[in-house]
Amino acid sequence: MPQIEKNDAQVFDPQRYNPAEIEPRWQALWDADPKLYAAEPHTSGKPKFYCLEMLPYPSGQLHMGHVRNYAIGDALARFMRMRGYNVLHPMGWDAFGLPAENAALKNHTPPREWTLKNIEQMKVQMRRIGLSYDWAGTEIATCLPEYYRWNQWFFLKMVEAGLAYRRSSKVNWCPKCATVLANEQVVGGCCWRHEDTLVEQRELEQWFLRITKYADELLDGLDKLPGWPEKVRTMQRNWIGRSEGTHVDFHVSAMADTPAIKVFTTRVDTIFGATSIQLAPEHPLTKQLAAADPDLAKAVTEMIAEQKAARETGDIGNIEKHGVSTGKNAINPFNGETLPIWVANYILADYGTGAIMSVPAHDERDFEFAQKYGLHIKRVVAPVISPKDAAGADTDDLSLPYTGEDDAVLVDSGEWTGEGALEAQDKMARFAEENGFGKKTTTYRLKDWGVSRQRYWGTPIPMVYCINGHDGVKPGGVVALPESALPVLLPEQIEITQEGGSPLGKVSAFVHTTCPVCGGPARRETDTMDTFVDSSWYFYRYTDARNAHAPFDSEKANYWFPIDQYIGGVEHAILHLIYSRFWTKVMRDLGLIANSEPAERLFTQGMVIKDGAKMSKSKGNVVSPDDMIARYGADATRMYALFAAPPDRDLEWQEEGVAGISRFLARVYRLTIKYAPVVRSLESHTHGDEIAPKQFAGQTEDGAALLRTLHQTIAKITEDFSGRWHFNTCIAAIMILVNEISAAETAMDTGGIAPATIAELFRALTLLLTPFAPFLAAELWQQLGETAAVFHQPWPMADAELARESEIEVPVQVNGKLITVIRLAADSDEAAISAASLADAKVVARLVGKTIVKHLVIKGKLVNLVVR
RNA sequence: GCGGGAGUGGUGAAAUGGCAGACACGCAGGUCUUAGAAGCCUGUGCCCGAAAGGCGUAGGGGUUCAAGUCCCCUCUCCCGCACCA
Repeated sequence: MPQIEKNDAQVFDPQRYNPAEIEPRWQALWDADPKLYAAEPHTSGKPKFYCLEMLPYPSGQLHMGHVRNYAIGDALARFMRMRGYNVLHPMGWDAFGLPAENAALKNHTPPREWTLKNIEQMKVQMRRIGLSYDWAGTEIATCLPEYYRWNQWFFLKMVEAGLAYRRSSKVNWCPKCATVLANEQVVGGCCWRHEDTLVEQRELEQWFLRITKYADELLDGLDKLPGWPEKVRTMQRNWIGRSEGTHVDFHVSAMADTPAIKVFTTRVDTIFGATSIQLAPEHPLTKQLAAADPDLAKAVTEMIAEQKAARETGDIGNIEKHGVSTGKNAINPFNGETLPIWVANYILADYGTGAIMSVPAHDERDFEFAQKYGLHIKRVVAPVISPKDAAGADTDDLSLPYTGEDDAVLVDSGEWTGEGALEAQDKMARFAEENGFGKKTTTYRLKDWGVSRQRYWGTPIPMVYCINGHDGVKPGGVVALPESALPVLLPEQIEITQEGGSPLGKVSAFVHTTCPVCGGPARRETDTMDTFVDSSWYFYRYTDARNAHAPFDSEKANYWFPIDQYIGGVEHAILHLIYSRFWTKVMRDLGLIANSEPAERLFTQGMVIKDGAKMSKSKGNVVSPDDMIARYGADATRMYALFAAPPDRDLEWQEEGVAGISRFLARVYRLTIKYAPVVRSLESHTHGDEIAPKQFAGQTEDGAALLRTLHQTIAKITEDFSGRWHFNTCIAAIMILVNEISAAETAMDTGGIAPATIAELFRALTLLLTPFAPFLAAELWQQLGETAAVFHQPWPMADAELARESEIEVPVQVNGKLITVIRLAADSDEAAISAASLADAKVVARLVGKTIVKHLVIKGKLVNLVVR
């Protein structure tokens, strides 16, 4: 017991760093000043910097991934402010979504109440971390009508522009979410939210956004985004999946009423090698033929069942290829050959046309299939082998399947024989087009974005169905609401049940309305919008978050956009990040903004790992930010998140490391408090650029050395912020500086360091810490006798003169092997370095009996003597 | 299979082609203390040794005066895509 009291006494030792006391004290001051981190108006004329982190879903609990993401963004925002930029650093809440409904089911809490409570909780956590957001000016919650009414407004604009439409189609259905998912939200055949829940296919009437209209621009624009990680750009390229090829029609023999089979191929030049037609099991012709052929019907049913089963076990793609002949034939329009029609399990119904021409000689899959069934394999393309390298030609090129097209020529292809493969692709496509049985085509993997969700907690879609119909609208036809009818409010009193169907459909007061055109009875659309709609444009709202008349003011958006730096997780590479690029292009075409891309630079930070695995509840390796803050303080927690690894790499969370940072901050605190009286006693309270005494006059050796390290540190950190972002080495550099100051304590105590130098050291050190440890920096800045907020101080300037070394160390190698390191005056020329290296005793010993072949003096690096 | 990233001490990690392992964690010894904790000091890649030395960046080859870094081949791990015609 007595020991505990003794420990308590230490906690309240004023000499001792105590974040639990310092941090809440400053936080209370900051919270009381809503303008503290507000950006200046767009008319300020200052250079702007829009620093954005991805907005969180308000789960109610901040996790370490958030802390890391926001620590990176906050360090940058604070640095840019100190560099004199007008910084917009906003935050908000991605507040619609299924978890609120699940919580309602479980706890009988209304989704709105649950969500708003979570927001409050998380905001408390975020404020506790000291993140410099302009809450008062920018905070948004997407579940509030002030926000989602603009989702509805955009939806109406898109309907008007033909970019939103309703159609029936096969859609992805997650049985756990009990709603439809967009293609982007299906991961490996499963739901992105429920990774072990298989997505089913259902035929439903749904609203779609015509993102495919922008497919080319979305793809080509990636080349103009050098500030985005190559990985993200590649993922988007693959997702869009543009493929240029040709449609060719194959007529079915002896079935005059059946439409021709349309085939998509990127290799029309190989068409003389086609030896069969392969249909997907779901192809319309397959269905037609199966209807009259029980054996075929059975085979097709089995194929579909097999695919479903394979998707469940996860090895779709490894299924063995197999197929069944339909007994029907098609005609190759290029040469009149008769080709058997098959149905095969490796033909995808939803890519291209769901039918292919099979060219076994020049396609690996077709080859495998043809071998299995003994189908004819006919070579029609051969590599060009110049006589010169004929001897060395790779025999692989002569074997089949041969899929090359560069330096390849057509053989056995009628009038095209001898053409280069690439030229033939062009000419043969044109030939097909001229003769009316084909057309050059581009296909995309990207499909239109299905945005209807059969859920309650989302934005109501502002459309109604006119029950009786009127001029131009048939009974039950869809009618857009006028803008004046917005917002369509989400009803609040609603019972959430687990029954299927859109929950809004059960709220009769919501459903029953009148048609805005004819005034007759109408039924509201009861689906809500995908929550990715909310996050597709939220960052524009931040620039004018309180605007009640428009989503935002164009002038303000045009000042702030594009986002200078966007920071978030890579998991949104083909969800949020492709939707928001699409939305930006739509808004541009609506005349709302001038930019075509939302963000100039994108940074994707690494994951937070614990014991070698991603932190997750299911693995039980979650470290709570609240615990860390309670034990070590917010400064130590966020600083560790930046110190433990460079921001783009995965970060292993080790609590000992946080303790280490905490000890480091305690050392900084103790030293600064100790010398604060010296600093305060000086007349000139300096502000940023006045800091450096610009000369060494009267400076001691020790003092000069400290200033040298200081200015090298300033230079390093300043440079890193604008380039590499290796905050781990920035913090290491600050540690080196502090270690040196600490080692000079005796000198400082005995007058060996000028008071002005001491003042410069501690002021600059405090400023350097500000982006990483804002609470401690604020405290120390005050202790140093300053009254202005440390965040508004100019960032210290590195003085190259002060940073320059007076002496240099030159490693000397003999035959590339390090022998010794010699010290020389910094201004030594090559001759002096050379002479000194040869004079060194260790080097001389190595040279005995040898001849110097080469004497390399690399200025500023080393000396290497090559001897024999 | 294809695309991207990575592989360096006991651990997290540093190194514009130029002294490998900065900085930190951990560990060991010391100091202070009645004792412990905290703090402070010293040491800490591996091997042998008293020392001098030798070996070291997944493995193998190459370019270079000089390679963790550039080139070629192989292996392992992580992430993404995956029958896309």
